[in-house]
Amino acid sequence: MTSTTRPMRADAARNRAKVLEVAYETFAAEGLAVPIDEIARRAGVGPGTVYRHFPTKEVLFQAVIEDRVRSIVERAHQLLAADPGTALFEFLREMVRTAAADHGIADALAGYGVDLDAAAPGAEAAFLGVMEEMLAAAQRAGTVRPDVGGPEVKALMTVCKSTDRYGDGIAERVAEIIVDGLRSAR
Amino acid sequence: MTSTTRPMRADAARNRAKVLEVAYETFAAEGLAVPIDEIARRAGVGPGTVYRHFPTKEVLFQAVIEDRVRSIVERAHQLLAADPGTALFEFLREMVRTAAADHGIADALAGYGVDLDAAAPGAEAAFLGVMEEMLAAAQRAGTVRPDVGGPEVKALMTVCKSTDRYGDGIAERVAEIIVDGLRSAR
Amino acid sequence: MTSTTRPMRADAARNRAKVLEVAYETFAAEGLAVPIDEIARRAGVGPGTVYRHFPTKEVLFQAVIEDRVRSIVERAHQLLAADPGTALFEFLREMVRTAAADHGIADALAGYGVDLDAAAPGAEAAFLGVMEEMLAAAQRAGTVRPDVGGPEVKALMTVCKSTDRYGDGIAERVAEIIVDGLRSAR
Amino acid sequence: MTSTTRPMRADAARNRAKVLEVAYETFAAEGLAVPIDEIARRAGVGPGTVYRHFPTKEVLFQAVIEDRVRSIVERAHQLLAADPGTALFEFLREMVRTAAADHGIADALAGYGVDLDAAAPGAEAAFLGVMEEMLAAAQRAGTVRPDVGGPEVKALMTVCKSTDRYGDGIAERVAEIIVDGLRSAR
DNA sequence: GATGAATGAGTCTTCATTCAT
DNA sequence: AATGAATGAAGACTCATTCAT
Repeated sequence: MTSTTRPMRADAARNRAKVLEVAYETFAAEGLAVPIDEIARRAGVGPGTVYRHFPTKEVLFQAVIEDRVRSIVERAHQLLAADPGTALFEFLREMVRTAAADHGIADALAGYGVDLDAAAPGAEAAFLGVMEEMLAAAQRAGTVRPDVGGPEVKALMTVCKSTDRYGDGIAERVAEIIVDGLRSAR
Repeated sequence: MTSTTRPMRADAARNRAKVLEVAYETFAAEGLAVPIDEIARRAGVGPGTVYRHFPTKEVLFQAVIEDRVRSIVERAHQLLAADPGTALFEFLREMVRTAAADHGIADALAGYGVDLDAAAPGAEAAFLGVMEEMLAAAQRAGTVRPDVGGPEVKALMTVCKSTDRYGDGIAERVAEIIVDGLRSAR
Repeated sequence: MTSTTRPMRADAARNRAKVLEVAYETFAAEGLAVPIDEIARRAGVGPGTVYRHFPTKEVLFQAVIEDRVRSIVERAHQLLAADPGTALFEFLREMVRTAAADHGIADALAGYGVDLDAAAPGAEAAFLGVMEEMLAAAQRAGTVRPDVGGPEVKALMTVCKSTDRYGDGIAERVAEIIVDGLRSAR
Repeated sequence: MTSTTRPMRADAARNRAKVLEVAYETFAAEGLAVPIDEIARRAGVGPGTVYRHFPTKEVLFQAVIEDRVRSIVERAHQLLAADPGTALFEFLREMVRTAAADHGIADALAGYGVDLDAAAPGAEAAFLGVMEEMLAAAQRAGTVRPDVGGPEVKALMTVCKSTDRYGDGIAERVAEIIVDGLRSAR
């Protein structure tokens, strides 16, 4: 899979990356209703260029999600490797801390008119995958009560995504409440 | 012009109520992107009629929120009157259970492109108001740890909006995790 | 079928008719590439109005064809009623004479990117229908040789559509050549 | 700039020929609306290469027509040399038989949005030229009635473009009807 | 010379809102 | 008051053409 298609020209790759980045920030900050033309403008390219790389607004959106989920999953693997027993807690805390930038995406994920499975099939599975790995590891380590499953944790994740709107320090405290709720009975 | 609030004609009142109801269901089920024409159609009126009662889509949306928040706040007051110590927990459980139907609204509350303060100023204040009453009551009763505040609880509320997607029983377990996290150390 | 749907409002009917007429003239004169906005402008309405009556450019085009074919078929029936033996010849002559206005349509019909069966299913069948009636009548009357069929005549029809570009009188002579070719051996 | 017509590099000439051929087939099969990018793709070159040889879509189209008309005219000259009395009839028959492949072109010749005189001035004159030579020869030989002129024959030519749609054998019979119409009274 | 990425004007279509009936 | 037709400003997307590589 390394090279069935020749590597993209340098300028094209730069543009593609720039568009993806701008789209991420823009969707995150202003929601999915932002016109493609606006994203193009902010990326410093013509609308046609956006369409060359992402033939549909939907596709652009999927690419943004995939990109984002990929990096989240990567981080989860690092945490897991570092300390299986606390990875899940730490992950939850980090999600809370970095949630701000992901808002538009999270809402979109939760929202209507966007089918995540359709938008990024691999992405959701991968995300659920690590999450369950982290959960299982924590339960083996005895740090998380045994009666919770992946779906519960996933649902709790979404809380993290909403905390930054409430002022400094709230996010951390919310994370601790959830972590406490998950903790094995003392 | 003689009276600012001449009582609305009976059929007009009925239309207003019908539109509000349909708008609630529709926004909840399909999000804010649904055209006004579609809401009019489902309500069995012409688009002009929608605009007579709600001069703007934005205004219609605010009305939907206010209506919804009002009934949530009412319910909270009932729970508070019945048992101050458990009202918050019970309220959280109910929110989780009924979240499914409120998705559109919940997203909107959490969402971008909609400024809730602007959309329904009184509504948000009233909501935060009861929530803090419930929290204070619970803390007085010793059922909730003293180091959480209204904002944390509000943030936790938003989790409700995502739980219905994960299958039967998940919602309840999520509610219990949160409740456990909030509970005073035993 | 007279009134499952209530009769269209007078102004709406007028607009619909005006758009159809303008679309006919415009497609005929300038081809299918003309923007809808242009047709709207010439009809003195907004583009939205065109789309209210014809939800797609394709649909507008179909409507134009159907309308045109309907009147052609009507005329054929009149000729047939008046004199079965000469109806076909007369019809051919009239087609030649009025061809100018139909050019764009004829080309479109003959052209690519337009599937007549799809565009106006009933229309083509109706047209072929009368044409074969006229042909059969003429053959019964002995004015047309017996070894030609509907398809040949239909093909010949298209010649008629192309004659107006060659100057005065040409059209008539072309019609006569075809009529002579069709005539029973003398 | 030293020479206005330096001989084209071999690969360039090959590209030019390939593009012209593909453009001919594509326009013929799918009409003028096909994007240049598509033609480039089918010809196995980049769009830039198409533009190097044909600075405009219009120019490419003209080149296609000219190329096509040139070969038609050549064929007519052969027929004329072989038998002046029957050349026109034979030519008509061949046009009918080969019309299928020429549709896009025929439409274009007949069509709107394309001014053939402008598109390929020499081409049309040359075509009319041989046609009138064939006609005159036939009339001198007494095989064609004397009251027809070039324009009538040209108009009749256009029938060719429509015959292939009607099934096997129709084209031949249509050609015979026209030939009979043109024939001197026996 | 060839390539294919970028451009951006132009097209179809939707939908919030206004207004004649 | 209600209706639903009309409006027109956007927005998604296409494609002829130019230009950097």
